[in-house]
Amino acid sequence: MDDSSPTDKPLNFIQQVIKDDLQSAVLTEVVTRFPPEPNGYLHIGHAKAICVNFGLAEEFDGICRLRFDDTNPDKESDEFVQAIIEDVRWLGFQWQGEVRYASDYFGQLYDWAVVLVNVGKAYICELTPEQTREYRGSLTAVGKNSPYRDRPASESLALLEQMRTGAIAEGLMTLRAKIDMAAANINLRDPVLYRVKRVPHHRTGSEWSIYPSYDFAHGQEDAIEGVSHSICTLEFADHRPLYEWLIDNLPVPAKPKQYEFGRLNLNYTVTSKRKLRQLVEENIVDGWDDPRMPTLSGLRRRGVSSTAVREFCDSLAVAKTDGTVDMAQLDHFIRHDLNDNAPRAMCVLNPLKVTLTNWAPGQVETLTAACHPNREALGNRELPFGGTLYIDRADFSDDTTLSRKKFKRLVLGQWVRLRSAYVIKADGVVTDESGETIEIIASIVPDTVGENPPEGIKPRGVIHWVSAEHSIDCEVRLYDRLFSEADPDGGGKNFLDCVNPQSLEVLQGCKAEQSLASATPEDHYQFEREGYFCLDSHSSSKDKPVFNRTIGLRDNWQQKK
RNA sequence: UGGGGCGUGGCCAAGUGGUUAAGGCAACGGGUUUUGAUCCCGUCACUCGGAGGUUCGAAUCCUCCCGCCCCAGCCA
Repeated sequence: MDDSSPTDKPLNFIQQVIKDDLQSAVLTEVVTRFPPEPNGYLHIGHAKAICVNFGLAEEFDGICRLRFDDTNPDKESDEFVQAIIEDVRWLGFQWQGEVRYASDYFGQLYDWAVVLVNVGKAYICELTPEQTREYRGSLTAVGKNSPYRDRPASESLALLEQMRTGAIAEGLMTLRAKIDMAAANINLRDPVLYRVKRVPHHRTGSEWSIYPSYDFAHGQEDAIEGVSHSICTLEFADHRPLYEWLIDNLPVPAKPKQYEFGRLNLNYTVTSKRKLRQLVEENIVDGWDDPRMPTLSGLRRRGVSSTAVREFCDSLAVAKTDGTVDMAQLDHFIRHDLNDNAPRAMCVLNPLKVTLTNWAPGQVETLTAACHPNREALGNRELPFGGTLYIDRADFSDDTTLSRKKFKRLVLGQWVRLRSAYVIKADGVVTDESGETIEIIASIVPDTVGENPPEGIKPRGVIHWVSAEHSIDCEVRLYDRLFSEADPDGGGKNFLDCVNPQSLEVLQGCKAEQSLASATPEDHYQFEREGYFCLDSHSSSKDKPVFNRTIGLRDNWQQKK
């Protein structure tokens, strides 16, 4: 927390503020909060906010709460609340105390609204929504006062009470702060504090007919909870003066301060709840947790670990610039964690039969393979080896002119190493009527398991395989980026027009090694030479496993021309 | 044309007047390798949006200019 810490990373501007506050004894405890609105699922951008808020609390020995900003029942639901709670847990964060809700404070907020009316700093306005907009003025023109601005407090109070009890229809009245209709900051032009919404709320039911606006709720909630540093994204910077005005004009128990940082943008995807919801509602994806979605539930279903998400977030800057991070940076952390921790296995995506002519019929040899090339602790697995195998179609060629450098796989008449097993030679092929290779006739080189082949036999490379008799059939889903454009909604484009038509490729009849039969959706595997995979949590069944490709292996071998 | 915020290599980003402008991602060379993976080594900004100015000395201070983002919901 101070210079004695081993952290060599420079402090970001918020850490600096906190450090200064602590040193000058402005505060004794750091209290932060993650305040999502339960109107959708959390996405990778929220992960950054979560990591920032929980991270700061942890770093400075403070606390961080989880609080739902549920002030708009039109868009919110318990389904979203539950999904968000699960996502925060999955990321590995534990909030202080019970989950909080803005709706816990509706009573207090209402009392404070009454206070404001009583001191002449709020009034009931009966302008229609259209009139309200007109009266507000524009970016360059000042607004003008509402004709209701100076009505007696007693009158506003009576009306507010009627609004609360449901006697007023939606759109007829609002409670507005009396600030300054000529303010350069539009948020200060008598902002709406309460509006009528005669819809049931997912927590308070039909108890309320009015709901506080974001501005009237957020800062006061922070104050009630003793939040010391209220961290939000850049677009709220314009609201800060209003946040402070309310805190200063209300008998709140604390004076939290708001700080804004740049939200995370990622290329080749969208991080806006509105757009994500559209993808879901228009069935462009398979739901909020479709593996192509940048939602936390989508990433999780795809097989991305929470560690990867956290490390990615920690690699991001907390600053006031709003840039767009390259998806490759997320990919890096996904691979980094999986490479370290995912057990290896083999799965043939596009099977091509291989018949061994010098293998005794019916004979099965059980080979052993390490689950990880450089982590013995992950143990070994058994690999049955029989006379009929499958290798990937892409790993065989009958073009003998291919250079060894260009094609490090099996070529007709030549040798290749089967990973963790024998070296084999392709002696011939069987083709169908159309001339396509449907089977390879091959032979093993004896005594080559874990041993180099005799002089003169030079395998071109190492390929993965599976024993036909012992493999299990499975479906494999290969995912690609959801959008084919780096900036799907830039330059006046409609992001829906940029959806990548090849973002999902489904492979049937894939052959996985036996050990994969016991996979669960929580397990992550590396299918050697292919990438990282996990069992799909929705579509898999005992007799038909479905694997999602989390991400492919890095592929550096650009063909040279 | 009002207000707020921001501009450092392809991307993200340290840097808050003083030797050769951190680091990560990407890219590109090379080494190791029974995964074309991992790992390892190396290369990659005479320059900090632009132009002036202050100073012995500036990405860091001043002036003007240019560009980008956000704000006119009874959304958050």
